[in-house]
Amino acid sequence: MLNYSTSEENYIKAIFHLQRQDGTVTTNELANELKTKPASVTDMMKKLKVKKLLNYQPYQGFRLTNEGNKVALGIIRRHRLWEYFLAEKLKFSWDEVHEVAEDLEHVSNKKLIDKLDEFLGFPRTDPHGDPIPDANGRIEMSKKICLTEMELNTIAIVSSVSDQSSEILELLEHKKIAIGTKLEVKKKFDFDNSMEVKIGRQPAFTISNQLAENIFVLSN
Amino acid sequence: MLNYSTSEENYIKAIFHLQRQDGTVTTNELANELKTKPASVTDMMKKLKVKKLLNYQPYQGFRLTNEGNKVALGIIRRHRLWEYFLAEKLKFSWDEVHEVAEDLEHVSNKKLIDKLDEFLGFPRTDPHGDPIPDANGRIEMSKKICLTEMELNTIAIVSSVSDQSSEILELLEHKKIAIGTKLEVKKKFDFDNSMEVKIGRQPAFTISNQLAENIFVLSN
DNA sequence: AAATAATTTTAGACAAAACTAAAAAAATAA
DNA sequence: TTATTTTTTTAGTTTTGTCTAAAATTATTT
Ligand SMILES: [Mn+2]
Ligand SMILES: [Mn+2]
Ligand SMILES: [Mn+2]
Ligand SMILES: [Mn+2]
Repeated sequence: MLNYSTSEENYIKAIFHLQRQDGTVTTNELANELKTKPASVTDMMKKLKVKKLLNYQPYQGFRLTNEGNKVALGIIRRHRLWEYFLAEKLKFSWDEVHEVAEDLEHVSNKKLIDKLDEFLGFPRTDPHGDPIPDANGRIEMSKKICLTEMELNTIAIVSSVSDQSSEILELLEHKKIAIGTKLEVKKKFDFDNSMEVKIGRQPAFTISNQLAENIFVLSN
Repeated sequence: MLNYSTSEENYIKAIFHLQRQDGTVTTNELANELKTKPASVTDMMKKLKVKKLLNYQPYQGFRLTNEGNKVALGIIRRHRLWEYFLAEKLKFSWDEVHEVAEDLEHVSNKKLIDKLDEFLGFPRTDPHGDPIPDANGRIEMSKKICLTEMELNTIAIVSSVSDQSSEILELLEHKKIAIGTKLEVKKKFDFDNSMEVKIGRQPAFTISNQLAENIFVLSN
């Protein structure tokens, strides 16, 4: 596996995440995600195409090639292992780990990452509940759904949270919701799309639609 | 404290180490140390002078300012803490840690480093025996001397090793010499400058001049 | 279908960090 | 004290990654 610059890696990772949602990624989307300008994106897309990491025809949007996806999974593996390390070993809080991991992920020494993985006990998910690819780039693609799509009176486990701000963390901590919490949706209100949920035998409480949209669960 | 590029940091750290030995550092010396060209060094010296990290007049050599020294100690703190982490927690061997720390040292997040320090139990020295600056940039400047300068029949503790190759590591392991080992020089031979040393009550054994020159001890 | 708007690409410029080759200054030898 | 050698700096390029402004293409309205 070749080595890529910090800038190239940031583009590759962003494309990987965006194409999960959209299939093919557009110039403006990516520029917006990376807080850069469309012209810069086009420049980089040409470079990544030459390196065979990207399928790209002018004006047609882009997708990573198989090789590009492999590279992306390597970066995501590093990012999430460092996030786990920061939260678990250095006692960083949930909303602080992403920013630091954004830098650490670019130190790409295979032995370092594999030994870190071992030291951490081969964790399966990062502090936000997202799965960590293994040393071969394999990742558990669990069919997680948004809390808003859950059927009434079924129990599901909170698996991840898409917003990673300190504001959502404050709210989740107050409501005692964390990765792994078992939730049951008791009611949905059409007026504001709020819902009432229960944790175990405790009394039901209300969750706003904004919050529910950022909570993802594993239904079985 | 401002932020500096990876390249700037590598120059700052190299100047710091070279001026420890020489007082003032020359263009060729630094180019040689960083495996770059003299012209590149001159360019960077101008930049560091503008940033007030360096005292530099054309053709006169250079020294770090107080501010420059502070920045250097920050980089060295990061480098040595990561080296300790790699050796102690990830079980890297002695000769592998430097290369990896060379990259990790440039992730400069104060909170990350201070929490890492705490997680590691505030280690005093890195795996090569070199002192780790504290959060305020203070460093223990122990008056260590080279093994070749030790008086006969006095005992001293091995405090650091200047060469960090796997070859010297192999030899030191074979001779059971490590950081902290108590050594007593019994004889010196003028012919080849080799010496006979003892560890505790074990029989004396021979050390070549090349090896002795790379071993530093703390004499009391 | 033509006009208008939005998106994307190109062209040209710039800053950082490196290099080579030539000029300038300092150190050393004759 | 000249002449020669060594060291250092300057001048001019190159590569990477960014930007603005203008042109080209595609999408949306009227
Ligand atoms: Mn990043
Ligand atoms: Mn995460
Ligand atoms: Mn470095
Ligand atoms: Mn060291």
